[in-house]
Amino acid sequence: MNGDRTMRPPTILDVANEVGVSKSLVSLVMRGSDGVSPMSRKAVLDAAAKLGYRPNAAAQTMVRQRSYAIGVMVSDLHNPFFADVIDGIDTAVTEAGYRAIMTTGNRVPEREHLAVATLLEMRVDGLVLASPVLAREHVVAASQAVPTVIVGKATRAPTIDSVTNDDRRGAEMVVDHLVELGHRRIAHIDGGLGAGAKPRRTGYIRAMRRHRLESEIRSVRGSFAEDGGDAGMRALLAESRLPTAVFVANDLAAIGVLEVLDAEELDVPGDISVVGYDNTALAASHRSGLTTVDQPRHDMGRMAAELILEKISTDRATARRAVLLPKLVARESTGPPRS
Amino acid sequence: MNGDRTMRPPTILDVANEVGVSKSLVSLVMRGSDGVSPMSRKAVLDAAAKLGYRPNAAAQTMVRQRSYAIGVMVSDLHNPFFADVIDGIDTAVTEAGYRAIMTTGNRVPEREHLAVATLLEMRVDGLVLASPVLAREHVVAASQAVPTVIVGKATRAPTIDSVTNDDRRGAEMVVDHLVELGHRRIAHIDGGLGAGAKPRRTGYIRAMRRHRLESEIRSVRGSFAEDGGDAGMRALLAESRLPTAVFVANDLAAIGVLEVLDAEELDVPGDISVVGYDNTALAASHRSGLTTVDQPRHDMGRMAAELILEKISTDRATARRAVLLPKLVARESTGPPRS
DNA sequence: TGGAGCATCTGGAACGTTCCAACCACCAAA
DNA sequence: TTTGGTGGTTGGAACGTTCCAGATGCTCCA
Repeated sequence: MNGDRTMRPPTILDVANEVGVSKSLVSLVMRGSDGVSPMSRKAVLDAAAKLGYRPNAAAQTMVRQRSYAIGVMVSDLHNPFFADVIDGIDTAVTEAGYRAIMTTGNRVPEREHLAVATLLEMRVDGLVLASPVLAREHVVAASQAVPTVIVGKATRAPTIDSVTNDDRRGAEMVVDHLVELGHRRIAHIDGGLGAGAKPRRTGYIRAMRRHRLESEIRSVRGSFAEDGGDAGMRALLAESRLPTAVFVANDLAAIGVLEVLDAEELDVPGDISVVGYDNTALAASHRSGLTTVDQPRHDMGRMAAELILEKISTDRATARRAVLLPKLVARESTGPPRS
Repeated sequence: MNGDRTMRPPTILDVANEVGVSKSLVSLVMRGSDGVSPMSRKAVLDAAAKLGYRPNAAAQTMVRQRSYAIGVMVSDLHNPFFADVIDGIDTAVTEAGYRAIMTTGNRVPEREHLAVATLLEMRVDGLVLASPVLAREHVVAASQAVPTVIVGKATRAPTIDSVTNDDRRGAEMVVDHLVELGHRRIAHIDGGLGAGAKPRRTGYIRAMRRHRLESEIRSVRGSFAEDGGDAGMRALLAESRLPTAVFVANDLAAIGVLEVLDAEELDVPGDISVVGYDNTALAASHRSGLTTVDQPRHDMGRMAAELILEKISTDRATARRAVLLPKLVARESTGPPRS
């Protein structure tokens, strides 16, 4: 144990001198090579522990020409969505003998750029971008330096892998669920220009058609925020015929819808069923009990890690797009319509 | 731009050869030294851009004997509390010319240990631990290698700085607020063994005494989870005299309380006022409209960064404890008692 | 005309590892 | 007794920077 911080951390050479062997032997031991006698191994390990030796990753990165680190740039830590994604990445990466290090840009393009640059300068072996808002050119530039995958957001760039959930299928599941309960007048409040809003809307429309309910299709403009749901619901309430069920673009907006219905003294799901998307903690809370669609967040993270690791080891040139299937989570906000 | 990933990233030497100058000059330019002629500067910068040169942080760390990186170990990304804290850290650290890199341990001591080790091996210049659940000895060991600060959790270790909010004062503010509204029968549902539970309880008791309400003190056992609030509220309901207000250990537990009151058809705040702690998104949501106590999360992060940076540059030996003042946020879950 | 002084640039050592070729004992087989 | 392995160990080069002491060439003044 080295209590005095003014002195430099011990190096492999300090350990070697302590034991009276060469630095090479210490290196061999630290890396767990098996061409070492048990005696030397123990002596080296003891000395290393005594001195508080820690390998210097910077030096290792230099000489090995790789860091065994995967960089993760998280655009927004406030979004609980990423917590599970990161957990999936971290788990998979660790299993493969790599380590994950993260930076964040807080949804500010300039800061995200810096966050990615930091990772690149540290010479990470792979890069995961979690829903970047970063300028496209910078993403492409990064992907030229190191294998890169985007998770949670689709991309058109030909060199970049991506992992997303199947928003369209998720939306179809919602409609199927509602139809099964007996609903026909099912409206949609969309997510405006948000990521994933369009495919969710498309899925809604397709499923309605499939169920021969094209005449009941009713889609109004909303957003991914609480007031988007609020505004959308008010628009629907202003119409002559009320829907018996509403599929809202995401959970947060769905909460906005619930509030409006609360204020209007409409019962959920008695008068109207409500469905969100994303299965956030908000939806899971007993108070909301919101039926929603669960993105396989952990698996998405794991998949991102696997794509990166595979790209590192095989040097695959073509991009891969993983699209994972979401899952409907039925709760108390949906039920059969009053007949 | 270097499109082919099979070749190594360009080094300072490649840039030097391209221009026909020495590596030293390139180094000077990259670091923005002013003893360089404008002509050389431009030539070097152009060549660097053309080749897609990025400084190698590992090499820099080696020779400079410092990384200009601050490591942040986040115990739990699921807790939205940390998003703001990290943002504060990131902002302050960036302003000072450092970069923040993060790892996470997902509340698993073993993984947190690894997360800290990763940072230490990367030779970060300072370490921030966000509510670690890590074994104490490992924290102490880390603090011997590098300046360390714990944020969001108190510590007794003499070498370690910490940043917390003043839980006791926060609790007192809650009682003051309720008393001001006219309440006297104010109960408390505590956070069990959770971090910060004890000082919140103490603050409640002290404030009650200060208001000459010692006879009204009523504190029951709960936890920091939804069912803790649930159980605590049921215990209170089982008693003969209902309180007119309840101060719950945190927001999540307070949501549990709201649910029970909902189920019992008791009006909030008409029949009973409810207060939480932490000002999470849950509390802010219109549906809950929960009066709560806001920890200055961003400032806590900033303070943590400042403590670290100061410790790095001054090599201060003694520990510092920063205790920041929280703020009461009054919402719709509190009001005057029915008289 | 000869420096002094200045602006600009340069070569080499150092940082802490890994990896490779080589070395050393020692033993078994010829 | 030599030869050939084999298990264990070693020294030196290399990785991409920074930093330092010095070199170079110019201008300006005595």
